[in-house]
Amino acid sequence: MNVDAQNKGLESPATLATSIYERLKVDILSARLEPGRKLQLRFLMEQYEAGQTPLREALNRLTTEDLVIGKEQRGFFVKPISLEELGELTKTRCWVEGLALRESIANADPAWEEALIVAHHRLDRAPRSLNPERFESNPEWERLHKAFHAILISGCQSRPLIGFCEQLADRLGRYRALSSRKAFRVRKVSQEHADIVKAVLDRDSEEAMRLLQRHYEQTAEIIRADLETTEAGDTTPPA
Amino acid sequence: MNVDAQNKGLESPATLATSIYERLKVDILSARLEPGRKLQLRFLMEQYEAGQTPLREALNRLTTEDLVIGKEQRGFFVKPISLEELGELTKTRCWVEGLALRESIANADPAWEEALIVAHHRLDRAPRSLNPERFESNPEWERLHKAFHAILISGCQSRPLIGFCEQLADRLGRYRALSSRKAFRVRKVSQEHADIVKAVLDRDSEEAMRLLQRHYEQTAEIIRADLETTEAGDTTPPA
DNA sequence: TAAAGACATAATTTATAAATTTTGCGATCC
DNA sequence: GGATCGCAAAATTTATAAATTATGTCTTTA
Repeated sequence: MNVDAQNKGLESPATLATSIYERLKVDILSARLEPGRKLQLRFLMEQYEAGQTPLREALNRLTTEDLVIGKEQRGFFVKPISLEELGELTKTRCWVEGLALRESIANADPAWEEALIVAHHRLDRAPRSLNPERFESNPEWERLHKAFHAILISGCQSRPLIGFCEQLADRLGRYRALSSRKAFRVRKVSQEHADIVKAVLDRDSEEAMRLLQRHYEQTAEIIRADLETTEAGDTTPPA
Repeated sequence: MNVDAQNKGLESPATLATSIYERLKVDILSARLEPGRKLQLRFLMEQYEAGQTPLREALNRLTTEDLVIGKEQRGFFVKPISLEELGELTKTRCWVEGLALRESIANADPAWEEALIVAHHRLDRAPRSLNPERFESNPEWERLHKAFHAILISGCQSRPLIGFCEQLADRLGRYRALSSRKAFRVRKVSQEHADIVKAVLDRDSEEAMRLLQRHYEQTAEIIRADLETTEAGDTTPPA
């Protein structure tokens, strides 16, 4: 049921609060905890089998990351989604990752290029969907996809910027997880990744940036369409 | 400016944890709590007159912002400073604020221009130092300075980016607070601000970005020199 | 001198208490 | 008759206090 057994097994000097923080984060980003949902301590206590102090600490950390909204004296809520935020996140990601990619290319060395090629290769081999008929999210592909994009910007030599990009990727990942994306087959994501790698190896910063940004914009477009049809796409409470 | 201000507008029933969070943040950014210092609960409890639960929550929030380092099972520490971090923060700020400024100018409307002029005017009138002989930090000037730079990028239409810039400004502010900057007189900061405003009103994005970035780099250069002479400039613990 | 055990210190978690907000019911006023 | 305001009960969040667990150090012993 829960993951505690694995943690206790090996290499985990982590505190309970940290462990819960990570589990909560995963559950929010995967939308298992729906956007807008109220996070009541009692519910969380039995769900995560913990006291309120570690839970409270985890929630406070997530608040700073804008994944949880803490209304004073009124408890915590999963950050709602909105088309507006989707747009802002996408736009911002295009800007800053474009920046970071340009720097990475400027600082490129063989080790980085090789790491990129390996990451791309692994991603290319992994199946996009667990089920070839209808889409079924493949956690392994998601992991490799995230790693691929992380490596692209890993050479920018700015930890603050890398951290910010990670945060944007996480927050956007929630929208991706939410989208049922029936259109997953029509798009050739794999080709887009290959094109980016090619541009990088050609040291063509401008082209690489352009391709990366279009990659993100197209993803957002699909999610947006999906969200607009299936449901409200806006979980902001009326208050 | 930030969300707290809005809350205070219509009477915020702020929780103790939030209040302590803000006080702790101020004390860390102003370097009243020195970089690298160990933050023991017992000390904080009597210093801030609070229980450990709200303190713990405040510390956990600050951890996510990288102002406090939480070593698992070993307590909390004020984030150490280092010349390396100073460099990374400055570089990153130049990049992202350059970006944000370019967008702000692209979206410029009369209201924004007027707000900028007002902010600049106020900053220009405030004395840089409380004491005309030797430097003595003027909180009012610091506040207006922060507001001026915030307005510059306020039109970029990306709340995530604005938030990130704020964080970078905060973290760099600590280095400024730490620097004794005896050289405050030799530099004509006021002129630099005026030049930036002029470029903005001329709609000269490239020039405005260049000036803003040089503004930050020069500031960093002074701080770096100051830190290298006065003390170690690196509070990273040996462990 | 090195290792092992016990003591002391400090952090983490659970449990209890206090304060605040929400909810439901009833009375009064329009 | 319908609606609004106010008071009281319930639920939930926040804060304090107690207990548990872990870590570091010092002493003792081999």
